[in-house]
Amino acid sequence: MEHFSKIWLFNGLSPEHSARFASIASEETVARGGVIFSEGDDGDGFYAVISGQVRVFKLSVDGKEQTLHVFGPGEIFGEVPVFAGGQFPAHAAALKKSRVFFFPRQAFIDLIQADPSLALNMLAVLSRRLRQFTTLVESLSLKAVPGRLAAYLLYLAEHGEDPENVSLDISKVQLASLLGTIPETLSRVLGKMGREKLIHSTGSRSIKLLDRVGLEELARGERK
Amino acid sequence: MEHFSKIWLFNGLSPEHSARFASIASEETVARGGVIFSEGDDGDGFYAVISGQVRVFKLSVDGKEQTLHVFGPGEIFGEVPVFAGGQFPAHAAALKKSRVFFFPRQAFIDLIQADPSLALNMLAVLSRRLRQFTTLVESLSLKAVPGRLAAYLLYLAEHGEDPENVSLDISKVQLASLLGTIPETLSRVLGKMGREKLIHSTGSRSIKLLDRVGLEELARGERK
DNA sequence: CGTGGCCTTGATAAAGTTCAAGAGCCGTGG
DNA sequence: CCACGGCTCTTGAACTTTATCAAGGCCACG
Repeated sequence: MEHFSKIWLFNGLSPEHSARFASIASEETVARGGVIFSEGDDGDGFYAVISGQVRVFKLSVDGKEQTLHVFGPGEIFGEVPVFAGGQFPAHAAALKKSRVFFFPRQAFIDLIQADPSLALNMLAVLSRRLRQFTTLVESLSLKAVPGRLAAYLLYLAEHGEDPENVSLDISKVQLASLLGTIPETLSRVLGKMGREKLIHSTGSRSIKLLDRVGLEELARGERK
Repeated sequence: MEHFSKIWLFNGLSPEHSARFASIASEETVARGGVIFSEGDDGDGFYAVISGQVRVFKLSVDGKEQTLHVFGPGEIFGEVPVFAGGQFPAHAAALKKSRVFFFPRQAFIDLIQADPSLALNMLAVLSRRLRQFTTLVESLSLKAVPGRLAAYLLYLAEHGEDPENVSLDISKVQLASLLGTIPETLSRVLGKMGREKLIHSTGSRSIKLLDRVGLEELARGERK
């Protein structure tokens, strides 16, 4: 129940509704690498991360993956079929051992009709996700890999604790998949950025930003 | 008012609400090429296309464009800031002379609280759009240009009148921008697909699909 | 009848993927 | 406690796809 209050979606929900709703949720534990759902599965509810990390991604025939999102505690995922019907448009799997809530579709829809603030919360969640997608598309289509990486590092700097020292919360393999490239290319780009004194690697998952201006130019494509 | 009923979002809305709402909308006419909003503009409402075509797109510093959507009559756009706050995440401009409705934010939010079915409609719209974005990202990241084009042609065949003979509703320049490439490349790919007897061009904006199986293989990346 | 947008074709160049190989790291089980 | 296997990360070389630059033809519309 204290996990419940950390789910942003339920902010401002009346206590009765909250309680009613918590009783409907079921909890699941997923091992590292475990599949939560696959693209094409029928979706009769959505999920929320309690602990751990969940990755949502697309898969191509020849095995390449494009990560769409990495979700941490308090975030929800898999909600598209709840409102649009049909199947999940992507795969979801745990990056590490995780616990998730599952919320069945119909109960959720009933509750939305009883509590408009929940509807507005959900609309806000979906809208933010649309915004994230526009930046993902922009990255993939309009930026070269160094620019994507620079933009991502600056994003982490904005949203992390220390704006100088960024800590990656995912592996380089996963980061490559999120940036729409492969580990080899990412490794080369990181190497080059180090040589150009834009960043400095301090540990396997932490990077110091040495030249913010240079990174911003890269992210905007004003610099090769 | 008869235009109003063609907006899918308002399906099933009670007549009173419908009337109240129609009175709030303001109408605008936009010339071909006219800008409706730009990325970064404050969004205090959203739009619906009455007639014409509106393109929503991202712009890079060096002038490249990636189209996110092309909207036709009855579709809404620009709704992200209504629920997520902040600014429009992309640009919107008319592809041809168009008329659009503008719906102010606060009035719409009020109405959602009065009529949950409107909330559910909007959630469905946003969810469908998320689904479209996942396929766009998949195309851009996991498919080569021929695969993207094949997938798009098959999509048109599914959703158009004649499954054998698809009609492009946008120019090749626009199609290139939607597929994340440039007109030159698109032209070459179309030429190659014609030579391989996958398609046959019948007029400047209509294409006959000669080999559906081959196209599907291309779209899946099983064929170069 | 001319001008601008649209479409096509060719030659060249750049960016990123693929394939191959090897080094470092960690947890598990012998 | 050490060794093994697996996974992550790095580096090199060849190749492929696509963008860029340049030019010409076509069509529609003023």
